[in-house]
Amino acid sequence: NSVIHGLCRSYRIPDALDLLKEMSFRGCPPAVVTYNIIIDGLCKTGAVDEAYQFLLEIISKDCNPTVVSYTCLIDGFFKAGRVDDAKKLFEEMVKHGCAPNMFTFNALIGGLLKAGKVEEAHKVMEDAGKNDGSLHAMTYNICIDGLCKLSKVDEACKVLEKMECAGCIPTVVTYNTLIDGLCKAKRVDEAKQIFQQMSNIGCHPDVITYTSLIDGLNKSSRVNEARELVDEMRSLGCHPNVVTYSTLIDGLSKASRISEAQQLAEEMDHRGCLPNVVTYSILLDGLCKGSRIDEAFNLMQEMNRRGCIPDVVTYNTLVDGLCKANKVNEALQLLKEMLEKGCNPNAVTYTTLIRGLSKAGRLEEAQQLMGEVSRL
RNA sequence: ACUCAGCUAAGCU
Repeated sequence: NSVIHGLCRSYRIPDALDLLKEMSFRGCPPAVVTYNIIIDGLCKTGAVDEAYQFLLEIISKDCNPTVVSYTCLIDGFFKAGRVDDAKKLFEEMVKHGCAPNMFTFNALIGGLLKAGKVEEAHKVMEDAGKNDGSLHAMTYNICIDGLCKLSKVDEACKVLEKMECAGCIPTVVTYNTLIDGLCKAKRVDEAKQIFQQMSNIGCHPDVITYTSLIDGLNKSSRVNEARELVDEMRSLGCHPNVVTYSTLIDGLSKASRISEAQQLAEEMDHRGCLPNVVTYSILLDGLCKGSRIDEAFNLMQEMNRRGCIPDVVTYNTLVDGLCKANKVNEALQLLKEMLEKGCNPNAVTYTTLIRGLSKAGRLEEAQQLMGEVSRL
């Protein structure tokens, strides 16, 4: 089980499945827990239907799926956007006499909110409360995050109040979630108030708190304040990580402060915090948008030299840069390269290319590409 | 008995 678990965690599902088969051959039949590990691994890689087959396999062996089996699958269906399948499975589990637990309720609340079903999510909150007496901070956090991501920040704030009234102590995640929600709603000053509030009551802001605020300040065109915040966090012994640096680099870059962004990238490197694919993509985007395509390609080479693999966003960034520089042919060439390297283009790739072709007056090719996309 | 599942931050059109 441990090995299968490890394989699943490194997304090596095929290897995990091989090992599962080997177990039976070697006279050590998998237990329900083994199947649960596999089900979870499959769900996390988006293979919900395959995961569901294993639920059926458990049943066909006259074993009983546990609450873990069902909850992983419910979560998987929600994450795949299959709300009805998730709900159906929940009903099925109850019908089979398997009682939901807090994990199950959390999956339901998060999933329903992600699907925009606020009322239903609130009902599940109530049910969960009745079921276990009191709710975990994590359950409230999931609810707050879901509401924030639906741009219902005020409702999210009300949930925080409810949580406090119910005697549940908010955690650093609770505050971080709300701060991020407020920042994304361009309400940075209110986010800063929460930041003060949490500090005052002894809940220490962490690197995520700071990073959320930095991003909020960036996106409200307050990059200087964002920079200061990095100094502040350092002085308080909270170390910026690759996400923090990348966030600030993005802010600088989008404010056309490319050289400062580049300096910061070097600084993080010197401090032993390695730039990742996101950091590079941000820098590339800055160069492209500043019409410095050649420098962008040099950086791309450096990125490769340092063993950082470009992903679909990296390619899209360059494709866009090339299109805007009237180099649509080279952009198309990059599309080929992506396909060759096994990096799947997405909707942004095609949108960018189709727009680029159209703007260049190459309408036939644009239409042809549209045709290819709709056949995908 | 042991082994499995749940919350927050950055990039492209």
